[in-house]
Amino acid sequence: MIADRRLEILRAIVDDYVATNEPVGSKVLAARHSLGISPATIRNEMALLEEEGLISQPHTSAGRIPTDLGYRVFVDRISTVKPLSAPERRAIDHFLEGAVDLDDVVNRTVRLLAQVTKQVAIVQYPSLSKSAVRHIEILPLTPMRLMIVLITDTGRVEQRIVELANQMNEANVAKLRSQLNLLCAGEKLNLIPNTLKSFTEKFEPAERTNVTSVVNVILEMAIERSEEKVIVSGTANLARIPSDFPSSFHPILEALEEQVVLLHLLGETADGTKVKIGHEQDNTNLQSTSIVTSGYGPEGERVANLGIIGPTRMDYSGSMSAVSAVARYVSRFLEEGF
Amino acid sequence: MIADRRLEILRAIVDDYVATNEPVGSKVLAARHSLGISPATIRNEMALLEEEGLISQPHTSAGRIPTDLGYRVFVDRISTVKPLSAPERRAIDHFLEGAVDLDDVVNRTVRLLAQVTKQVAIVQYPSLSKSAVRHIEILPLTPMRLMIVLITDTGRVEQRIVELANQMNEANVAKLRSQLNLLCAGEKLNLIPNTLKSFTEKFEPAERTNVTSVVNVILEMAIERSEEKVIVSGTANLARIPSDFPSSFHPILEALEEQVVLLHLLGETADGTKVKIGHEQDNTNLQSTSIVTSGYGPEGERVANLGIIGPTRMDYSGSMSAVSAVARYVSRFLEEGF
DNA sequence: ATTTGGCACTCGACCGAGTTAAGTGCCAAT
DNA sequence: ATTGGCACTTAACTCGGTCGAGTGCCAAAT
Repeated sequence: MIADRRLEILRAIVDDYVATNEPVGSKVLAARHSLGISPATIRNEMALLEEEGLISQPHTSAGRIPTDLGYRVFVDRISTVKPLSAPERRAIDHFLEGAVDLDDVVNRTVRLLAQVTKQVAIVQYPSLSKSAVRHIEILPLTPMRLMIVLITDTGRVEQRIVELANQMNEANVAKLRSQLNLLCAGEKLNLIPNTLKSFTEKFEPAERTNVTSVVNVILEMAIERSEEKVIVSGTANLARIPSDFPSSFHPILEALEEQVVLLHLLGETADGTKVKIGHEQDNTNLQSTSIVTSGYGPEGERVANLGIIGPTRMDYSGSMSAVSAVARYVSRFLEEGF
Repeated sequence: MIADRRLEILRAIVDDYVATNEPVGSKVLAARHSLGISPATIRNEMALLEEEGLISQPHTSAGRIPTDLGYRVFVDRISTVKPLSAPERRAIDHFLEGAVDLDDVVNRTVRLLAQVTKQVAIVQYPSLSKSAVRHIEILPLTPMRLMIVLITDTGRVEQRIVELANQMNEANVAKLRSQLNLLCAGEKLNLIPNTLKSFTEKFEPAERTNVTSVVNVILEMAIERSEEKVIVSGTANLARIPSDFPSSFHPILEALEEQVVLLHLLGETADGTKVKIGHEQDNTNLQSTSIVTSGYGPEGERVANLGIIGPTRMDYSGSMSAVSAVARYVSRFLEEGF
């Protein structure tokens, strides 16, 4: 079938362009990739590919480069899973050995991902709203001051200090603690507001002010602050090949510093590895980049995303393999607990 | 006195060069700054400044630019404290309002600093080893698993999970908790190993295995992990003016991702605002940059550093004012508690 | 009906010469 | 000591010309 050969040529163009960062012409294409076909024929096919909008020429007398759409077709229909190299494999298999807490896990992950893919890596902390309460701890610091610690089943720990209106003794603190835990333990965080709706009503008016303060803080931690957290590593990789971003990459660095932008980039948490290419993504600062993401977390209910971002001219096969391998490994690790 | 006039010229050169990013010649110098002096005289003085190594010319027919040494003299002898602008003042006076925990404080600080100075900001977390234990909490997660939470007087919270060899009931946990707190509360972290040296000996052999595990984890948190933590913001500012770093800034971005490098940059924690200019600092990747730092924390015992890093060609007066104002404000805030 | 070699054409990249303008250093005059 | 004048240096810019990679198209070959 004819389309097959055309796709084969597209693949060759993408491969070559990714490797050399230079527009690729019909002659070198015929030379480097042994398709049994002459430059002239390739030229004809290229004209068609260009009509379809998959490739374009920077100027009349230059070779072709893939368009965003071209990469899209490449990713969807052509690219094969590139097996990871042995050292990569090995790195991924061991990078979490001896991790001590969630911070540690996330940090190691983002660094590994940046190192393996040679791109900028982004990892989202397991989203608060999808995880469940493991334990709520209340520590009296002074008689008028409590520290509230919220521990989730994904290992995330949040703490907050609350000032009381009236003194509160140890016994009352203990009572409050056990009651709160009875109600909340195992509960998903986004359901907590509901769970605690009428909690304060059970208390004597005398105690109620204090209890309300505490509950409010817990609600804050559960909802308001379910603002997700994201960390980034490997920004230096952006500048590795200056020609990747001919127009200064100030805007890109800027975008990478905005949590909101990053969260939007990572998108909805879901299974599988996804790719967003150039203009498919609406942040104007990032339209010269592509993003490869994957959800991670326990099987069936992914709690967060991770991924990489690089120039549209990137090694999609390699990046996708790496991202999905790392996601798989982290998921397994989180499931087993520390 | 003659030296005075020469310094005045140096100041003019620095000011102009910082503003325009172009080598400055005798003519424009005479025109822009109204020193009552002719270009020819300026040329003579410039020849002397060059002999002293304070300025240099990129090539024979170009104007002069300050050398690292020139900036040094400028900072030490010439620059005056530049008062902050009203909006800057206002931003600094309010940026910590409503901060909820240490993370929040540090994050807001680093962002503010980056925004005010238009440079890359670096903030070190209050160093663990210099802070003291406020409370140690032990939570049983399961009968065989405890979570240890260490809270310091700087508001930092570290948690770690420990697996036990034998079961441990609530009562024993409570006993262990109160004994540990009795010993450790108020103790500086670096003294903890000493404090706990013979702690385990008081326990029955039956309990000792578990207690030892717990103590080991606490020691780990106190020492081994007194690895300092640093966060960075505003890297995008590096790329704001591309010509600031003519040779790619890949190496700079790389250096900024290394915690070790950053810690080394910030240097010893001490009072006052310090400046390191270009080659005065030994990391070869960063010799085209200058660093302005200041200690912060309670009066008399600074617990950490913060600062900014930018091109040697930076507004030293402004940066120094901003850095020290922010340091002062954060110190006050930490002292008052949240 | 494809494929291919040949060929005229396009256009950026590269090169070298010439010009310009900014800036210097030095010297003689003030 | 300061200054104006002047010859000199040199990067930056401009230009015309050449080169080469690459294309599109057409006529011949399979």
